[in-house]
Amino acid sequence: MKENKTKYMILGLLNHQPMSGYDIKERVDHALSMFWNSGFGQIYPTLASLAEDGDIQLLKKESKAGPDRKVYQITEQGKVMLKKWLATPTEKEEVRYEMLLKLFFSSAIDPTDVIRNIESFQMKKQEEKIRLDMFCMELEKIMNESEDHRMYYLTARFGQKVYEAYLQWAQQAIDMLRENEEPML
Amino acid sequence: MKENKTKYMILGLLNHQPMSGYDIKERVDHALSMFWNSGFGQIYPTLASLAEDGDIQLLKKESKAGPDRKVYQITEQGKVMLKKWLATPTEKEEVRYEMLLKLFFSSAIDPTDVIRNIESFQMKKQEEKIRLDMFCMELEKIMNESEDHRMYYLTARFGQKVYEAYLQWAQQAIDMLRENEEPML
DNA sequence: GAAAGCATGTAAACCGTTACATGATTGG
DNA sequence: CCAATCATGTAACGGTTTACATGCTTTC
Repeated sequence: MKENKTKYMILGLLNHQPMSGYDIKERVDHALSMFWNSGFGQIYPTLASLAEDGDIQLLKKESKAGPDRKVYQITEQGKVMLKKWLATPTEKEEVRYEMLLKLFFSSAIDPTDVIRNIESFQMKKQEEKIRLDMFCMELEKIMNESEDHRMYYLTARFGQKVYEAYLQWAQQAIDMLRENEEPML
Repeated sequence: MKENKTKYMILGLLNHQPMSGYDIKERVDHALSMFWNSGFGQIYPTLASLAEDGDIQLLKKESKAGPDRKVYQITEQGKVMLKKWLATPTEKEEVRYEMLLKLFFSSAIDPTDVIRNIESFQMKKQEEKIRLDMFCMELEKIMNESEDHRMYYLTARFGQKVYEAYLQWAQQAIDMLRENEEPML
C-alpha cells in the first residue's frame, strides 16, 4: 500500500503551530515548494480525515471574511504518529524527470531542438537557484538559534547542491551537443 | 490537464524497435529506472489505448510460453506525436523528496534518528551510484558511434552529477549534526 | 515437483489535479 | 465597482499502484 504522505506534511506543519487549511497551503508554497507541493483539493479532505481519526482537532473558528477560518491543532495521538514516521528511514524515493525521459529519446529530433530544451531547463533552474541561494544565506546566519532552523538550513542546502549539479550538467551537455553539431573549427 | 507521460515513454521505446508490453517493462526497469518507473498495470492499458488511437499497431503474435507475446510497432502517426512532444520543452518539473519532507520536520525527533535517516539515504545512493558510474564509463566509449548513445550518455551523466551532489550533501549534513550533538571536544 | 521466469491482462483503491461553487472584505 | 485576497469546500476526472487471475516453460 502507498502511504498518504500529504497526511504527514499536514501533521508536520501543525506540530509547529496551529493552522488553518489556507495557512497550510501558504506554508507549502513558500517553505516547502522546493521539494513538495499540494493543492486545496487535497488539503481540505485530508484535514477532515485526520480530524475524524483524532490526529488533529479543531482549535477554534474565526470569522473575518467569508467562511469561518478553521484553525486545527495536532493531538497527542497525532504527534505519536508523526514522530513514528519521522524516525523511519524513507525506503525508496522514486523521482520522475520528464526532461530526462525526453532527452533519452531525443535522437529522433533535431539537435538544435534538444539544445533548446536543455537551455529551457537551465534557465528555469538558474532562476530558482537565486531564490535558494538567498534562502540559504539567511538560514546560515540563524541556524544555530534553534533545531528548527538547523533542519531548514539542511533542506535548503540540499537544494543548493542539487541545483548546482543541474547547472553544471546543463552547461556541459549544451557544449557537447554544440561541439558535435558544428565540428568545422 | 495532466498529460499522460507513460504514453510517450512507450512511444519512445517503440520508436527504437518493436516490443511487447513485457519487453517495455524490462527496458523501463533497466535503462530508465534512474528517472522513470512504470508497472504492468499501466503499460498494458496504455498499449491498448495507443493501438486504438492508431499510434501503434500489432506487428505479430508469438507463442512460446503462456499467453501470446504481442509485439507492437509505432505508426507514422505515433512518430509525429512523439516528435512533437520531444521538441517541446518541459515546463514544470515537480519532484517530491519524502526524505526532505521528513528532514524539514525532524527537530521533533532525536538527532541520532535524523543522522540514521541521512545515513540510510547515503548508503542507498552510494550503491546506486556505483551502477551509474559503470554505465557512464561504458557509454563514454561508444557515445560517438550514434546519436542514441550520445543521448544515453547525457542522461547517465545527469544522474552521476546529481548523485555526487547527494553524497556530498549527505556527508556534510551528517558531520554538521554530529558536531552539534557532541560539542565537547 | 517446486520455483522462477515468461507473458497478458483486469479491478479496486487510492492519490492528486483541476474546475467549480460560494461569499465576504480590502484596496485601488 | 472591480480585482485581489481571504477562506472553505465538492465533484469529476485521470494517473498510479497493488492485488488478483491465469497458465505455460525452463531450470534446479
